Amino acid sequence: MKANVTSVHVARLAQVSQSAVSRTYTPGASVSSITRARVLDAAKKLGYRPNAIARSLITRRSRIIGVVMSQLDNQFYPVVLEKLSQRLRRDGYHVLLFISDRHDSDSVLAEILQYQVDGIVMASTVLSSALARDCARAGSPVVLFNRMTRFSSSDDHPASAVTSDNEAGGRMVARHLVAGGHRRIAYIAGVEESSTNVDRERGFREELALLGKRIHARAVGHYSFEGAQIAARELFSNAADRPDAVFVGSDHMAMAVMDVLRIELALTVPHDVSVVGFDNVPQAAWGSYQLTTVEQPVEQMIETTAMLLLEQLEGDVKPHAVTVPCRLVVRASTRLSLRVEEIA
Amino acid sequence: MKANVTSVHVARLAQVSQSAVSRTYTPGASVSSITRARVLDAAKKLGYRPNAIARSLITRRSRIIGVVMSQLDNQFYPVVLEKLSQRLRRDGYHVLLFISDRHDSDSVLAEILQYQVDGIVMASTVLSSALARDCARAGSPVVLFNRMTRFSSSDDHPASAVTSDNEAGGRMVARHLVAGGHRRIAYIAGVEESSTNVDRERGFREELALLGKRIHARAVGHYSFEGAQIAARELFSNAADRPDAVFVGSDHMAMAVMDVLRIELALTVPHDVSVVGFDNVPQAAWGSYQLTTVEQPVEQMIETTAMLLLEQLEGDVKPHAVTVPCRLVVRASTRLSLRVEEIA
DNA sequence: TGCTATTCTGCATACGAATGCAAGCTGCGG
DNA sequence: CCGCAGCTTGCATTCGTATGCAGAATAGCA
Repeated sequence: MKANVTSVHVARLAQVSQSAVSRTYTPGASVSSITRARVLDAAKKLGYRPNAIARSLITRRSRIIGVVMSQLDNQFYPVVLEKLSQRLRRDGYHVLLFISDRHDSDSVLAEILQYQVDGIVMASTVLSSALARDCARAGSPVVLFNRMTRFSSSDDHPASAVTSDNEAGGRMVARHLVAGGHRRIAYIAGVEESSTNVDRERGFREELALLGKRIHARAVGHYSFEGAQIAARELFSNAADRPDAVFVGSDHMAMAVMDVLRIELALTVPHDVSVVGFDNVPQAAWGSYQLTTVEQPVEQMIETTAMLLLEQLEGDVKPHAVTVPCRLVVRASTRLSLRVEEIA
Repeated sequence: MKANVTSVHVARLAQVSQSAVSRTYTPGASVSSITRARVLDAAKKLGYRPNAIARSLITRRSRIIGVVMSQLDNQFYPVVLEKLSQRLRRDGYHVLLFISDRHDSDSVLAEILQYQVDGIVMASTVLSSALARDCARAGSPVVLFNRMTRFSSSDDHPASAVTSDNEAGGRMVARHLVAGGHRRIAYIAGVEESSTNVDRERGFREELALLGKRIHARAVGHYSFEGAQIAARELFSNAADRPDAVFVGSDHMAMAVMDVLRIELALTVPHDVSVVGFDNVPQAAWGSYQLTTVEQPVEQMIETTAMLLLEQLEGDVKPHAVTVPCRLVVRASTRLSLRVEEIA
């Protein structure tokens, strides 16, 4: 095998002290250009690379961010992961990835903390808040992505949070559907207790109320593809009292719903039923769906996440929550005005 | 802030030596049950967690696997990432994620090696082989996932590789399309130089030849959605000489192609054109696409990847390449026999 | 040229846990 | 009651790098 080449080996070859080698790789350290050149030369000859592990041990900073996710099948999250990784890399941080589900979140916590991550991003609507709280208590800054804590009202915020304005998003959908002349408006929820679902549904419900309407039917899809299929069948099984519009808690679910409506139930979107999603994942724009949806500004959310994380790493900034605005993207899955037969 | 609690603190509280604390957390080490109990008790009181960084430094094993990916927008890869992460976790390893593209692969190499990863999985068809070679040379076992080295013929394999039998997959598609009575069969390539594309195309071409056919038209989609759209427009723009079947190098591209065919060109799949993909991503089964495709056995490929990696970590096993069989999944995007008008 | 101010350099130590070694302890057989 | 074997235990050292400190070298200036 190959014995690892260390700063001592480089120092020996370059005829300088180990300190000099270290300083060469420490931006801002005091090294003469001639020493630096000799070190770099020797390092190249030996193929030396500073050992980030050893460095972390003494600097007490690993430059690793733990990222916890749980639903990579929902296209929203891979996109987030990709962009987040690239954004953090710009500041010299790397991503240690933890895939979690509700069952193993405790062990995830234990593992993540052992690795001395400098910070944690929890990007999943379905992870327990307790996990986030424990991490925060353990001393690592935590940023919740697309998720609020349930105890955000308490004075000491244990974690920062970045969300889009889910409630406003729900309101937009309500106005859009009512403006389109829909009468029987249904809602398919994600995970009931999740903050995203709660906020979206509240905004939707309240705005409908302002407009003199209410949710005509409701089912729960748990943010999963299969769950949404079942929910759609449930809502649309009774042909007599079928909704003429449905707001679905995520694009991922909305596409499942559209497939059920069109393939299984032979309904036309948007002629028979209008469908609205949430997230604006790349696929929502695809020709087969052309899904009207509420766009979560991923870039901005990620930039915010990075800022929150970095500022907590640098100074002693208190964690806080940030909400960024979202935007209705109207495509072909919703009709914009009354149907002909309804005008008559 | 909170000063980190170390094994020394625990030792002090438990009235034992630091060694005893360490041994408590080292499976198989010699500690009496009474000592262990006192250590665990003290540890719980203090909220102690072993520092994985410090441990890595002395054991020279980080229990971290570097995973390099580059196309998370292609649904195949998030699925791989999720399963790979969970599989490695079963053996106590974690995933340090690197998102890369062709432009920054060199810096990725440098960074990944600094973290003293125990092994590397390169899961992307578009990453340079040089990167893989350099990692291998640096002493970390490398497993290429869904990708062969270009120099696999040389005697000393620098890296292991796991692929499905892409060539056989291409052959299956050829037989399937010919059996369906297609006359003008087109091919949309992924990244031209990638091993997956080369193998799939070779198998496809050769089997067509055996059946007395040849590729009627060809375009390149670079494994991207937009690239595939362009390729589709190019191949199908001439209505007079339009293909009646197209084999697309990945499902991700195939869905783009189907959208172009149906929405932009008002063609019917499979009546006017049959479409076949490769990978069998979850979306391929969705109602809107029902894509006939070649399934890559992800579970098996990941299991193999993990095995290859772990066996190289344990002993001094030579790297080698493994190919797993794939399987044609016939859905509604291909017609199975001659069209009525052609029978006449 | 001489004296101070500044930059450079090496020494020694620290980070937190793992482990070889030798000493201490226990228990067992004789 | 002694001796030996087998567990436990603590001591001391190690992993590879960063950094405070003090001394060396250099630069700056008159």
